Amino acid sequence: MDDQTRMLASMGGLGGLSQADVGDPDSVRKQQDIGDILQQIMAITDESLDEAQARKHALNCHRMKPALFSVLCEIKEKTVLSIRGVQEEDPPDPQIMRLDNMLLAEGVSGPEKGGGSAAAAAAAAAAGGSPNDSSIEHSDYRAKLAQIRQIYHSELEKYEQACSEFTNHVMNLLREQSRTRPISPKEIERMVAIIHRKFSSIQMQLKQSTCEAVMILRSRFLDARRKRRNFNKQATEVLNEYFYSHLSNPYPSEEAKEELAKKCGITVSQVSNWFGNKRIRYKKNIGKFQEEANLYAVKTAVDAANVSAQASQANSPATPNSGGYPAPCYTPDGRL
DNA sequence: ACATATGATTAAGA
DNA sequence: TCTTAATCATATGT
Repeated sequence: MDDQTRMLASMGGLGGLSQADVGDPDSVRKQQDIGDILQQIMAITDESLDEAQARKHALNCHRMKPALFSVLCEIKEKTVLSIRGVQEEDPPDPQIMRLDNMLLAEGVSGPEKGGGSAAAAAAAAAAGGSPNDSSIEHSDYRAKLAQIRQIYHSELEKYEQACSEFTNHVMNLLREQSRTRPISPKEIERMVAIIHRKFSSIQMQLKQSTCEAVMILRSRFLDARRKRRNFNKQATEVLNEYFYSHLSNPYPSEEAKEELAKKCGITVSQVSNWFGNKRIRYKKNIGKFQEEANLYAVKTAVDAANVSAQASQANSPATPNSGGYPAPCYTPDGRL
């Protein structure tokens, strides 16, 4: 209402009519006519609701109404545009573009299941490793991702629906109001743009949190520490055998590592990890490993004895060379 | 539930 | 680049 009264006041003698008309007695009549209409419009708020309603209707049907309305729109257009300037165009937000790209890359916002699972399968293949394990892990991963994706889509749909509903509502409201106050199509457009901006900022939050969820999911599944599996018994046995039979220098060469890896069904770097852990842990607490050391010393001794076909003799183990690491204190009867 | 074992990661150093 | 040492996060045993 504020705009309206201000505008009406500023109009003064009605800019809609050209100066040439002023002298014309007919135009004078028109002027009075319009002045009368404006008076009625300005007074409308002072009337009771019913009266105002009736008055509005009457004014709406007035023959001058369309002309007056378009003039008012024109004036309002000018004032509003001059007040707000021209800061219409908003650049595509780099932030939201980043989020969009990431969601697309993760297969959250992209095409349906087909593409996503294919990408996941490709990722699984690229990651390598034992097929049993990783396929299980990845199906789990895929399931969680699908969950995120589903939530994302349903939320997005909700937002979009709410946005269009709200936009419709506002547009209807404006259209309704445009019957009694000057509202130009441009204004409606601008309003719609504003609403869309607001809603897209909400959407951005959704995208942001979805991205976070995906990141967390990724870190959960990609961090190998989280899906730690112990090596099987036979593998640890092989590793321990090597370790304790090379106690003085438990640093397998690249080739040795490769062979151990093959024997144990693990990767070379896993062998390296194992030896790294084993060395440091053995060194840190030799006492704790004494029993194990003896056990493997016996084992290798027995093996050696078997291989050399000297089974008849009592075990006389070839105590492993003791260098940097103290040798286990082995007792012939196998006790500690 | 808790402690211990264990595979993986990381920073720092040689 | 490989190792050590510390640390993380899970697995396993009690």
